[in-house]
Amino acid sequence: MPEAAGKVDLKDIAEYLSLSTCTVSRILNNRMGSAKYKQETIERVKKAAKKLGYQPNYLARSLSMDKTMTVGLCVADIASPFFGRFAVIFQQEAARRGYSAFLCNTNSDKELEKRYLNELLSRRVDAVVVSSSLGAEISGWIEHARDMGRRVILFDREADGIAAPLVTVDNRAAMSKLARSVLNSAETGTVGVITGDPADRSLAQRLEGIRDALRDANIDEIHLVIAETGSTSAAHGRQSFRQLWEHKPGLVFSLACDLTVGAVQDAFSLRLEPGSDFRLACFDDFPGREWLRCDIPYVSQPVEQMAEICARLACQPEEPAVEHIVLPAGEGKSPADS
Amino acid sequence: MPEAAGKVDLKDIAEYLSLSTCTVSRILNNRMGSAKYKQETIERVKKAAKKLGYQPNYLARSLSMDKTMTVGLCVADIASPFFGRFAVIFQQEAARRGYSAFLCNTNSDKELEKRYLNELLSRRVDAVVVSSSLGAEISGWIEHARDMGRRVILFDREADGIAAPLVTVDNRAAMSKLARSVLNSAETGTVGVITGDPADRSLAQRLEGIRDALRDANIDEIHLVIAETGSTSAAHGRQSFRQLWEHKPGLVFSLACDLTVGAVQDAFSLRLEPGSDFRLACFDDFPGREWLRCDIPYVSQPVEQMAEICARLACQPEEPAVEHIVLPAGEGKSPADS
DNA sequence: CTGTTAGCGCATTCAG
DNA sequence: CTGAATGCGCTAACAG
Repeated sequence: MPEAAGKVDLKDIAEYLSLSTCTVSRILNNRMGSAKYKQETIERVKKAAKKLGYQPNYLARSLSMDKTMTVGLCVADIASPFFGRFAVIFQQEAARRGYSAFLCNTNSDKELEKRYLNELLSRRVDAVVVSSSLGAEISGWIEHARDMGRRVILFDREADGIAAPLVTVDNRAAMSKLARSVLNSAETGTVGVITGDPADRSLAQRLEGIRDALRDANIDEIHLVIAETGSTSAAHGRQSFRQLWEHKPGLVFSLACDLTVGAVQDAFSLRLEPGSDFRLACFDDFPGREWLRCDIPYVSQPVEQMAEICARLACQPEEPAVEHIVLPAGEGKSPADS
Repeated sequence: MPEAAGKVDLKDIAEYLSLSTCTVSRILNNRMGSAKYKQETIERVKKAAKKLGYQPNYLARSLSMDKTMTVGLCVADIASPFFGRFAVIFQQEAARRGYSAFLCNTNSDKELEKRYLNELLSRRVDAVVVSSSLGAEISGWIEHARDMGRRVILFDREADGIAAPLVTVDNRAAMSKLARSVLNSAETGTVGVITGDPADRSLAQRLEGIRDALRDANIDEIHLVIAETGSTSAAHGRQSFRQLWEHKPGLVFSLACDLTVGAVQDAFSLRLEPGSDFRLACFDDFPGREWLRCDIPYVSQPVEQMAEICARLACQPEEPAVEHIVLPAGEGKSPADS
């Protein structure tokens, strides 16, 4: 039990033992060159620290070491399934390495993202892991961050010409594969696609994947209807579906989780049901998929793996190599594999 | 654009202008006593700061002010819908007030939670907001935190005899109301309840609410079957439903979101469907509820409001009053109100 | 094996 | 109206 809780610092415990703060610091951090300090001193110090209820002040430590053992996690919306699961694993893996994580929700707002990014630098995080909506615009900031000796890791959203490691899934290949298998299974009529901001390279890649499949199936793109505006929100998914439905598509691709949710919601409100009234295939799993009346084929992302990799890159001392790490996505269809 | 990016501190800009760091500091923080400094100096300083790309070092500032403008958010699982939405609003509201938030996922593990809590103190967060699984056990730590001058706000999970503000919904009343309306609507046969750790006071309150309703409906508790073990995970929900189904309940109450998801999953895998094979009512909304074939009555929590209140209490300078803030929960039934 | 000294970058008394 | 000096708590050269 702490005695003078909350107000004990290194000096206190040093004076208490008639030692120097230096000694205490080194012992408490196991940072003594090589087999120095007698065992007895070590014991005494540790005991005293516990007894006095010493809690190191990470601020002071960070200031003097220029190392905070913190990372910033910047995502569009932590409440979305993908980022939620990502965050859990990421935070866990970071913690395993002694790191704490700041959370920022950008809501895909560019200005807000910039503010958060700089805020994180001011807080001297050692690294920031970001699913950025800035695209190539982020280059300048990355350089800045590197000048400050901070690591930057991008994930989820693709971007070109970026001087930072980038962790994504193989959006195009995965979507193409999914589309191919779906297109093969029957004649389809009009094909609808629900996507978000066309400037989002990840979404663009997914769309390309679909185009690849259409080409291979010798389907004219004239049968392709694309609803692409704004964000990847459920609201936009609803709106897009509504818009798409005017073309009575036999097959609908949704390119992001929230879009899918919105699309299904709107379909239901039109008394339509995926599987019977139209076929649905989508990128990423979505909540409640398991209890739709039919199986919805989807591209399943290796979220946990992404999060682990990002945590590793962010929490290792060395500057991570600038490379695009492309993870293979899986295919999901049958319910309840969670 | 930053010139010597990342390496400019107060002293740099002070020397650059032949001023003292003190002057610069005061101007940049708008902390000049009362109408001091000529307008010109002020302009010069601000201009120079921008030009040199000055980024304040929050660590140093925090160290000297004993105020970090950070808060810790400690929840069981950020990937759950409730905490996810909570976190979004909380982080947003905190940011509005200049605060950054550390995220910790305890996974309802008591030891882990304790570790995180202390870690947060070491990082000198100004406040921590926690949905604690420690129950009354947390008292000691709260005292410790207060000794260190840190604010503590509890939410979501009830606990007695706690010297900190507590923000919850009226678990018992809400659940009782829901149960009453459901029990009235037909004769029910066996009533099943899926809950988690019996030591969780919030869950206990919800269960009490059901008991209240049974009593009012003159239903003997002999018809009540309770599945209560372990956590509130989907896995446990599945297992509990399986177990419950042996009693062929006509009505099932699920007391937490993830439990509900698990229960529905298991029902489906048994080729049972809520609405036709048994009635389901639950605490909290759950993902995909909208496309079940029947409406599921549920208690809807005022998440956003909770988050706002917590953010306000955490980010205000004054020590928040020790009080139990009980928010009324709503009732949901019809789909798509998001 | 242990202690002295000097910062880390900023805010803040006090003097001018 | 402005600056010099001090300290926040800790780490890390450099001595002994």
